[in-house]
Amino acid sequence: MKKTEKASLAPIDPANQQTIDPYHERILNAARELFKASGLENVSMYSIAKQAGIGQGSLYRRFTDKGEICSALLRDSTGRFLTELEREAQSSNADDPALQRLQNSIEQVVDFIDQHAELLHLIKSEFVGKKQLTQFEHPFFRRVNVIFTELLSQAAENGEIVNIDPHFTVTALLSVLSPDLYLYQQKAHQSTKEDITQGILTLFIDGLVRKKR
Amino acid sequence: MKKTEKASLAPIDPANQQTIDPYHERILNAARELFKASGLENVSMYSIAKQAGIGQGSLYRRFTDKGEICSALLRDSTGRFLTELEREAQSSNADDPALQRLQNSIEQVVDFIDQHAELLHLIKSEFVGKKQLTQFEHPFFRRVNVIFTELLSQAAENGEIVNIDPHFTVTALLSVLSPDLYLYQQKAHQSTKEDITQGILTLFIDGLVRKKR
DNA sequence: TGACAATGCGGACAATTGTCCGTAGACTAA
DNA sequence: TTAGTCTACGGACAATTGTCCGCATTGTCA
Repeated sequence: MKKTEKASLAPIDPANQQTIDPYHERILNAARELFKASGLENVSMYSIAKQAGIGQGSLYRRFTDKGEICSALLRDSTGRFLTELEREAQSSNADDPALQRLQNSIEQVVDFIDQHAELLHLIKSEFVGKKQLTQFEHPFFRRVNVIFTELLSQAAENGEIVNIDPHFTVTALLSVLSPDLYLYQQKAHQSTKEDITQGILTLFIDGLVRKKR
Repeated sequence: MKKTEKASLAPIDPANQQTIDPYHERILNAARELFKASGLENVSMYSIAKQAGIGQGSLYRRFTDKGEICSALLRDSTGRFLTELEREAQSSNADDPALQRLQNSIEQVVDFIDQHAELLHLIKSEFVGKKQLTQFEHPFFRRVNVIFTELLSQAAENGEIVNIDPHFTVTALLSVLSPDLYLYQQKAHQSTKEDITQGILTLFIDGLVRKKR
């Protein structure tokens, strides 16, 4: 068998966390083409392997399901988005009240979901379906969780908000930020991005502000 | 072929909406046995058909997936619960403020989810996975939705709460009442039913009460 | 350079889902 | 009773997922 381009799994370039694996790119390119041609739902793992010109074993060794392929397709923009979100939430505007920064972060996340709702939805479906996990355990939500929890805890310490359990509240917030709900609100109530943002802020910002009766 | 007990699909007893279909019960009994023996996850539709002693076609004609079988297994208790919930929300305690009745209803729903979390979770998974629908479109959530929307709208009319979009808010509330989140809160934060109820009420009752700054 | 170990590719295969259709039995009318 | 129609049963079959293992290729060491 000719194997001039044999993929090697081990070597990792530590500089950018990128595996030097020619198959990796071939798989993602194949997936991109098929997704574009037939839509996310109508593409099977088998056909992706075929399109990439590799065996199924080689495909499954790298991606256990379509969700992971979608994650990889989104990885760059997701990574950039989260890094920027963390930066904004922490360092910059450090003089703003924590609740104000939380509101900004929520708005950013809604923006991101709005842009990638369909892919995120599939990622989530595969993730919870195959891995017996909830969406909250997905790396993306985990990172957002850390950011939100930090901001909400700060807001609580500063007495900006009523007495709550930050962990519960953040999980509830993430639940409301699920792509599921976003797509449903658009479909069922023709809600715009602004409608949805407003609804979330009412519940999780205005609703938590400490007020007197 | 001997067919003394051939199932007939059409005849429906209008009195109790119950199909007179011997296969129906045989399938549910088979499923109950297998579920008990091997756990929800490890039972295939094929094995249920085998256990019931019928062909796969006959099984799929009645239940398109395991979620529907679970729904059927829960149907009686679900039906009773929803009927009671509707009764309480509407007629009785009609003099209570709507927001108070909403709080009661939420507590009831949390109770119900607490009792049936695992089955509900599987029903939901199958429902959203196979049917391209969101959990909000499931009959159970639809009926709860109607109840909650009515109560919230009443509360809004009576000026009990701040200005909100009842449809959005109820969907968000249902999202937070998802079995997913319930199981996750238990697993990740060792939350009790009371913790979770309290968290939800803080967001959706206290947070919406009209107050002045 | 040849022997031997390690890697990982690829496709055969088992398991499962969901569809489809030939056909047995039930029903109806003459 | 018979002929014709209809229902729906059951299992063959196609499609897909995920696993496993024989074997080719690469690397190592003498």
